[in-house]
Amino acid sequence: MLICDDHEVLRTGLRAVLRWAPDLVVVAEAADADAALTLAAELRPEITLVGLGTQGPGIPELVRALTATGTRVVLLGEAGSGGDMVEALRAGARGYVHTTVSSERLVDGVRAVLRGETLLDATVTGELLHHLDGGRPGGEAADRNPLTARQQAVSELVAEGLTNAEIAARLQVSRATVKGHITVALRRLGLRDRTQLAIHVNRVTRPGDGRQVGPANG
Amino acid sequence: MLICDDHEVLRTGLRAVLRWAPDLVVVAEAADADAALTLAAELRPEITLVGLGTQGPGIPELVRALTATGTRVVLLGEAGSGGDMVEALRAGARGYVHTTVSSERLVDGVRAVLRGETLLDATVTGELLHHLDGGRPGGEAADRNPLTARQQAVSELVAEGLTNAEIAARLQVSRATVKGHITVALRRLGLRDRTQLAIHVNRVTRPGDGRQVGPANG
DNA sequence: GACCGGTTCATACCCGAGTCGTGGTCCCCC
DNA sequence: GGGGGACCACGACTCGGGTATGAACCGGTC
Repeated sequence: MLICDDHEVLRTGLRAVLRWAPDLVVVAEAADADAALTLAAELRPEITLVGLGTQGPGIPELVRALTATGTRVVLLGEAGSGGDMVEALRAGARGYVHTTVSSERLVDGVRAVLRGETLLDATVTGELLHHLDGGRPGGEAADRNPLTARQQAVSELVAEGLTNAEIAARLQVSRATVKGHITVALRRLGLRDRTQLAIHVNRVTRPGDGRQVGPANG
Repeated sequence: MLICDDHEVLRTGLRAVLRWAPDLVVVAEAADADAALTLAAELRPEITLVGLGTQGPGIPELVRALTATGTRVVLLGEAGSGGDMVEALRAGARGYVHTTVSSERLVDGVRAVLRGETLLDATVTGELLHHLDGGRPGGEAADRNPLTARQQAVSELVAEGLTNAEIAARLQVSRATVKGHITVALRRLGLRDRTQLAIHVNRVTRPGDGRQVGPANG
C-alpha cells in the first residue's frame, strides 16, 4: 500500500494504524502528486491512500493517473471537501474515508477495496447521491469501470490469454476491431500493453468462478 | 480440450464422460499424432488428452510438439506403459491418468491441470519415482516448477507488466538475454506469449496473504 | 578431459501487437 | 433537421515480442 498526503503527521498516524493489520503493508509514502505517481509506477501497490489536500494538478487527475498504474485509490477526506470527493470517485477512486475514521473502520475499508468492493464513508454518501443526481445524466459509469461493454468483453478475453485473432473469431469481428478496442481500453485504464491489461483484469475480477481459458467455442 | 487416441471407442467414452463437466469442452478428436498436432495448432485447446498408444513419431516427441503449441498434455496410459509415461512426463506432459480411471477422478484431474497443478495417477507414482531416481541426477523438478532461478525471476517481472527492456535494466542484463529466458520459460511451461505467462504466474503465486505485488524492497 | 546444463549475448527474421486515421451508426440536444 | 458526441468497426503503418541460430563462459558430473 502507498500513502499520499501532504500532512506528515497524518501519514505517520496512518502508518501506525496500519501496522496493526499484518496483511496491509505500507511500502512507501508520498507528500505530493508527483511523488505518488512515481512511487506507484515503480512499486505498483495494490492500494493507494490519497489525501484530498494533496498538492498537484488536481485530485481527479491524480486519481486517474494513479488508477492507470493499476493501483486502487482510496481517498482520505476532510470536512467540507465533498465536491472534490465526488469528482475523484468519478475519476475512478474506489473508496472514501473520513480522516477521523476509526482505525478498525479504516482497515476494514481497505480490505473491502482489496476484495473489489467500493468503500464509502457514511458521512458523505448523502452528498454523493445528491451530486450524482444533479451531475451528468449518462453517469459515465466511471465509479466502477470506465470501459464500454465491448471493451470489457475484449479485455476479459485478453485476460484469458487469447490472441487478437482468437478474440476476433470469438466475437465475430475482425482483428482490426479487436485491436481498436484494446487500444481504447489501454488508454482509459492507463495501461501499456495487453500483458498489463491481463494482469489488471485478473486482479480486479477475482477468480473463483469455473471459467474456461481455452478457445473452446462454448 | 482435444482428445487424441487411436481407439475410437475410448475417444467416444471420454467425450461422453466429459460431457458431464460443463466447464470442460471437447473441441476436437484426433486418431494419430499428425492430426493431433494440426488440430492443436489450429484450435489451441488448453488441454490435450493423449493416449500412449497413439501412432506417430513417438510419445515424447508428440508431447514436446503439442506443448510447443501452448496446450497442456495429459497422458492416458494403460498397464505396462510406465516407461513411456516417464519419458512423456520428462517431455513436458502435465499429467497421467490410467484408462480405467473413474469419471470423477478424470474430470477432477483435468481441472487440476487447468489450475496449473500436475496430475499423477497413484498406480504409477511408485514407478515414476523409481525412474526419476535412476534416471537423471538433477531431477529436473518438473513436478512443481520446471524453471531455473533466472527464468523464474524474469517470469515474475513479466507478471508485473514490465517490458523486456525494463526487465533487462532491472536485472542488469541485455534484452537478448531476457528474451532468451522468456522463450525457454514459455516452452517449458507450455505457454504461448508473455501475456499467458503473466496470467500463469499471477495464478500460481496466489494472493490471499499480505502480499505486495510490486518489487517492494521489503 | 568430455559432456551437459545454465547464463549471457548477438544477429536476423517473422509476426502479432498497438497506434492512427477514417467512416459509419446511434442518440441526445439545440 | 442539423450539430455534437459516444461507440463500433476497419485498414495501413510502425514497433516490440518471440524464435532460431550460433557462440562463449562457467559449474557440475561421468
